[in-house]
Amino acid sequence: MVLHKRLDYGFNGYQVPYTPRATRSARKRCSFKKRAEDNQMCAFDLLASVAGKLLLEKQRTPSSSNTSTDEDQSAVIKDTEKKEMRDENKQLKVETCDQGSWDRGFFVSELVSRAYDQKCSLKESSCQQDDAHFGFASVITTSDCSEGFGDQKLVNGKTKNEMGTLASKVEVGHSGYRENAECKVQAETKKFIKDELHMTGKVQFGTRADGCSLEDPMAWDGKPPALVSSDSSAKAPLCGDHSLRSSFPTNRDYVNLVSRDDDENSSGCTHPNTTKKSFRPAPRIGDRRIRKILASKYWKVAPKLKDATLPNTNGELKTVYRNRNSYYKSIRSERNYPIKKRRLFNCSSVSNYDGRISSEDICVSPERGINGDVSTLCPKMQEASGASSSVAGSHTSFQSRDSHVKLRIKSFRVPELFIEVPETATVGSLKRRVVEAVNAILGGGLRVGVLLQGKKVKDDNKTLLQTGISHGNQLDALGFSLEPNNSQTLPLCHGESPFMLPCNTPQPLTRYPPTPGGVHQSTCDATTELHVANVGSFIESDHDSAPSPTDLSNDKCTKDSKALVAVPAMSVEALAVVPVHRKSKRSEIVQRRIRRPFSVAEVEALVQAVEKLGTGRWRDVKLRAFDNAKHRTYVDLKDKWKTLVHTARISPQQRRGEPVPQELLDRVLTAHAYWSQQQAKQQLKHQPETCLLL
DNA sequence: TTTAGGG
DNA sequence: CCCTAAA
Repeated sequence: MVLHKRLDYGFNGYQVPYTPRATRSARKRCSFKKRAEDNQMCAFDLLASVAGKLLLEKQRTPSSSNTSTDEDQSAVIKDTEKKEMRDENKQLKVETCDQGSWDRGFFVSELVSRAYDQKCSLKESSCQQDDAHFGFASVITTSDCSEGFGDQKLVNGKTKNEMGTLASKVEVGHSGYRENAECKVQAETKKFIKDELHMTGKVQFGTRADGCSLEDPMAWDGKPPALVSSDSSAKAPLCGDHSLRSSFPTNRDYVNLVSRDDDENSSGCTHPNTTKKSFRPAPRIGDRRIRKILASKYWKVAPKLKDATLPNTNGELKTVYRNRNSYYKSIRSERNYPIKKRRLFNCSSVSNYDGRISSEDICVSPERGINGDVSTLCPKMQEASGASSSVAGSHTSFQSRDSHVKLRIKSFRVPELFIEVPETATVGSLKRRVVEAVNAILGGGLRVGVLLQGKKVKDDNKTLLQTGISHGNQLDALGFSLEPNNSQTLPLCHGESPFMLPCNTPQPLTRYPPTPGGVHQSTCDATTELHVANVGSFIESDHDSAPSPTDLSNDKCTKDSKALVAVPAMSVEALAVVPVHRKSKRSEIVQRRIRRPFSVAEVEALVQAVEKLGTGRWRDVKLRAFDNAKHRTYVDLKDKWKTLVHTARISPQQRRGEPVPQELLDRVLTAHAYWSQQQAKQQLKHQPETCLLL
């Protein structure tokens, strides 16, 4: 809905299946590279552990099993692997207390950084959720930091001990002080804490379950995992904050927000906030930037700002972990960048945000099994959570000893599954194809991506807690994705395109354009989400993940998708069914992006946009006509235009590739000429004073 | 971060 | 498409 406003030129531009766009930064190559490195090791472990848990869970409580999901899951895991899985599990449990161990166990580092971002973004994007709801933040939300700490103490004996000093300091700050007062005091403490955190990495962060759905924000409060004292009182304060905040950002440029944001939120998200979009102070600021801010300014500067702050305290800070509560709290009061807030928001909406990541699909719910508690984080499942208190209680007891994160992966998504199937093929054959494709993926090195709030958690070195994943925490916002190993050239594409382009031009069944690497790949614009029955796994592509080497696609996608069946509206990321050559060698090497020839439809969109906007506003062109095509950067568009102009000038015989209708080429020339002229005029206008308007 | 161009 | 200088 929002999206369209921008694009209202009559021509909507190239429409791709809508997918939340990854943040710009995310798309950047660099991010990708890094990520790749980080992730490699961990994903599998994580997956394994999770799977193991699931298995255990299942075994223990057969009843608990949900519908087919469980089955699927189990299916996924091979018997042979089970054992390992279990072991993993054990480890997890055992280690629970020790965060350090967690880190080792799960290379979740990525999770952390992402976590905040996501949350913030989410929050901003729409959700009204309070900080309280917000997972991390939740801890402090309550007016009293002390409580949070207290809880911590109780809960994490270990942490405390280890962090002894830290804890004590923190406590002091909290005790009795209320926000502002505390802030000051804490300010000092902060640094210390911070350092501590970084160094030891042991400090626990509050992981409250904030996964709560928007609908029932309050429920979560009750839920609070052991760590957090579930105190009703806390809620109220929080709410207040929210309102304040929400009002705050109101001014944002609506349109921009939307367009830009989509990364995170996306259409799916309903914005609970009555106020326009929630705050988005700087629509354009990228995640990266935000993150920086958080990291640097956030921590350090706080004290000063505090007074100035707008009413809205930022949930941002809250996001952080509990241990930091005091710290954060102070920060909060201080006033932060609105931007940050944005990230804070909570998850439930997140699911929406990504068409694909729906809480349902991905959501990981804390396992019920162990304690029999039912706290399911998934929003949908939450209803039960109503009895948060009870749940909380159980958690508490349980957690106090070991805070384990119990996850139930209901499913994985298969991103970009590219399948070529004749239209006459039977459904059964299609299924088989899918299975094959999935198996192919599974067979190859797999990586698991962790998504929090719909975003990928990049830092594998962070602890789950740091990331915001803790038992009882907003696990609902947690998702896992299967990704081809970076090192491999598995043709997995991130589907950038969310919506199917209306197939105006029926085309022959797809063909896999041979890729330079010899791998055939293609991307489907329409991403269809396929549940792989047998495998029971869902591979989810990381949307935000930068273009991975594996990301290949061609413009044919549309057609392909068509061939595929597709569940309209769904996005599939193409998983090449075609046997893929796996090249594991140099994963490190930066790969050149896959060549994705522009389809006629895209050319059309480009031409249309340029006609309207001119040749010097590629960013606008991008936004207008290719906002949904993540893989098309403004530079790409600019380059394409360049080539189009060139193509238009050469004889048809010299042209190569998919023929572009002459009509379009003519328009290209016309538009180019026109805008060149305009540009010239503009220059004249600016240079000599004498030359005024024409 | 965008734009503009060359490679 | 990539890379980069400039803005």
